[in-house]
Amino acid sequence: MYEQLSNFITQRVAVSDEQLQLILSYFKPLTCKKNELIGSAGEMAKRMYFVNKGCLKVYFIKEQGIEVIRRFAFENYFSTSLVSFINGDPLKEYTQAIEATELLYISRNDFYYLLDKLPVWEKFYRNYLEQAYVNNTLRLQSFITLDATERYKLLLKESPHIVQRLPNRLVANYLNISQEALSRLKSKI
Amino acid sequence: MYEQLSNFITQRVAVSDEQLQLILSYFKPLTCKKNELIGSAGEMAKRMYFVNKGCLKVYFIKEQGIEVIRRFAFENYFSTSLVSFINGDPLKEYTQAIEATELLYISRNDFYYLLDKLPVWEKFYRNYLEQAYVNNTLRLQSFITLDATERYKLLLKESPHIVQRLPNRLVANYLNISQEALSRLKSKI
DNA sequence: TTAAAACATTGATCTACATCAAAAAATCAG
DNA sequence: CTGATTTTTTGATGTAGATCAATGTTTTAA
Repeated sequence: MYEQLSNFITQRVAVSDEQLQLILSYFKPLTCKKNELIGSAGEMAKRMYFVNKGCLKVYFIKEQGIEVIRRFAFENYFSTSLVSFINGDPLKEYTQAIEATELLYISRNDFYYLLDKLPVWEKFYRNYLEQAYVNNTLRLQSFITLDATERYKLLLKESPHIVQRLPNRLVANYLNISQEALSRLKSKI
Repeated sequence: MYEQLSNFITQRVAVSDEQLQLILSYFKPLTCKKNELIGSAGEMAKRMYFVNKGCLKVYFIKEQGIEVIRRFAFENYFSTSLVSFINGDPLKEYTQAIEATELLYISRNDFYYLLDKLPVWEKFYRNYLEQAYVNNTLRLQSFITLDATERYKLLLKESPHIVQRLPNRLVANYLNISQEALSRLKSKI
């Protein structure tokens, strides 16, 4: 149950057994059905999730209720509505289980408590933030420099599991193109 | 000389006089002429800059040498090629002085040394990363949800100094639209 | 097992903004 | 100050990808 999470942490920071046990003690399991919404709109992000099994999508809502997917979180990913988690603002990014999903979560309070208590956790969070920043930056860059076909090819190369595992509809949304456009460009490759 | 930087730091983290002096001791002044390139291509980002006076632009290069501006850094901003600073990869984001500019810089080595030595500096960096992440996320969101006119209006509202202080050419680039399109949409507002 | 729902494809049309070209205005260097 | 460069504006044309509509296909649930 906690093995994947343990591995994830120990691969990133040098942590003693004692520290690791302390950290893990704050994580609680949570099982979600397919399409279940995780966390409620209007509130701030109160938890950070680790995906043991299954898949989440994090998205925000454009005008007229149109969903825009920001990222997916598969097995062995951490995920939260990070802007809200950082600022304590009400959620503008929603999280939904795409498949039946098994999570471990830590509350925002406990997370921040650990940051103050364990320098190694602060380091772990630093690493998380750095990666999140880099990913965001590359994604922004892909929108600015690449057309739809090039973005699709890049996704296929960098994250083939997204294309293989998820329906076209979600892939198109993530690439910020219409389903129709994705269908057409795939037939031309 | 170090007053603005002192204020910037003390506004963000609770730091003792002693700690502050230690931190400041690692920062060295640097003066740049208008249009001067800061740091050299091919190398990794070796410094983090603080702008005392003037203005920097951070940009990357698209195909055929076309510049794309990622952000500006005015007085009292920290700036570096953050992806390279994080990963130690060769620079893909370049920094150039838009005006005659006075900087203070800390080397990457000293920066990381301070991270390990001073928990308060780790906290300061956490805060910097969080803000960088939030800014990036909002910028990405603006490209996905807004058209050119709406992006311009948002910029005018959130960062009027960018529009007032910089030539149209740079503003258009930052908004990721052509100069012509910016000129046209301005005449329609 | 089958009707219903969700998803994918294909075609026709439309639009925001790019690009190219040239004139007009502003800024700069000698 | 003045010619030269840079920046901005205006016009004409082109295009990637959106949207709408219809049809075909797969998945789901009872």
